[in-house]
Amino acid sequence: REFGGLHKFMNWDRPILTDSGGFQIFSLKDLAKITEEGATFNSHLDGSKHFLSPEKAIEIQESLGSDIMMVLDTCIPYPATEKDVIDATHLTSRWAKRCRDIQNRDTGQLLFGIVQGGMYPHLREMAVDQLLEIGFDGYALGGLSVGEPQAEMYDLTEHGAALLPKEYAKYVMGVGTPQDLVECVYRGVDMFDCVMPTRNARNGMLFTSKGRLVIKNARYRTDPLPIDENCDCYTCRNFSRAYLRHLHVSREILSCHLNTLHNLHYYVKLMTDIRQAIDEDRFPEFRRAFYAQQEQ
RNA sequence: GGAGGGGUUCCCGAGUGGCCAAAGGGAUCAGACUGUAAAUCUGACGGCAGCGCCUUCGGAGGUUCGAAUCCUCCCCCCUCCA
Repeated sequence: REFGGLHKFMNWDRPILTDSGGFQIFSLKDLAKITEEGATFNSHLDGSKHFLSPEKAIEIQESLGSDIMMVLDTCIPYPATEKDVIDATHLTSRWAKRCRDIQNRDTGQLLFGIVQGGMYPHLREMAVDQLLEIGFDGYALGGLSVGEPQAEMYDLTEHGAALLPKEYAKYVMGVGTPQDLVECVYRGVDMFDCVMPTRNARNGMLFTSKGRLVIKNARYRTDPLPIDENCDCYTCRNFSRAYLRHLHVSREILSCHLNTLHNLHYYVKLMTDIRQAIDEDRFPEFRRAFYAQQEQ
């Protein structure tokens, strides 16, 4: 807040979505302990103890001034027993209520609820009912792509999206690959967030209109072509695969930047194209063409 | 000329009689990455088609059931003294 919020701090005037920390509790599993009150965990950085409650998660996100805040939830591991899923899902709903109750509606920030329920459709339905009862500005499907088979994730996404009122934004958290985006949009999803374009860029895995390209592979050592001949991003307009491979192999930080730029451009373009295809009422064709383009 | 140290698989570098195809690192090659503990992690890495065999630790001999490891001679490199 003392910086004037995230937008001013990073000079970004477009929408910002902040997560609650629920996923950190999940990924820090051994370092975290969950109680009714909230989650206690040790920092992986310096070992210091921290406590995160639903109220605190909202307070932090309000001070950051994001446009969309997420409720604090408990992301359920895969696989999980039905009893564990029931307990965790109820807890998420109770936490969601606390988040909604303490939220200062005057900030104009939106708050999204998160549907858990593990891999059990009937528990997902229960979670949706509980969240709709509280009432949020948008709804997310959480606890997906945590190790379950792809088909299961698609089924649960389709199932979950169908349960949510169509006037609300539907957001699948943590997804996904380009194919996942196409498939989830096909099943009714509006929003995504994922580390994949940025992390994979840093690790040398680039997305192209024809599929994946691992820039460190020896075959690109002298390749004068851009990453993707159909891409008009800064990286593709200016640099060859050979040079980008050199940067990656040489561990030049510029490699991370150029690759990230490209992958983000790819993702943004993919979603832009998807929106356009939907607007023009030809998304099924777009989806078929997407698969036809993939080389491997 | 004298004294000492050293040459190991692509590179650096452990190993000083059997458990050694030989630690570890690098390089190389390949793979993974899904609400970011991740510029990270995993695997392969002498040859051949298998727990097997073949070739390898500067070179050539030798000792031994068995040597990268011990002995002899030779070649090369480094440091110090003159």
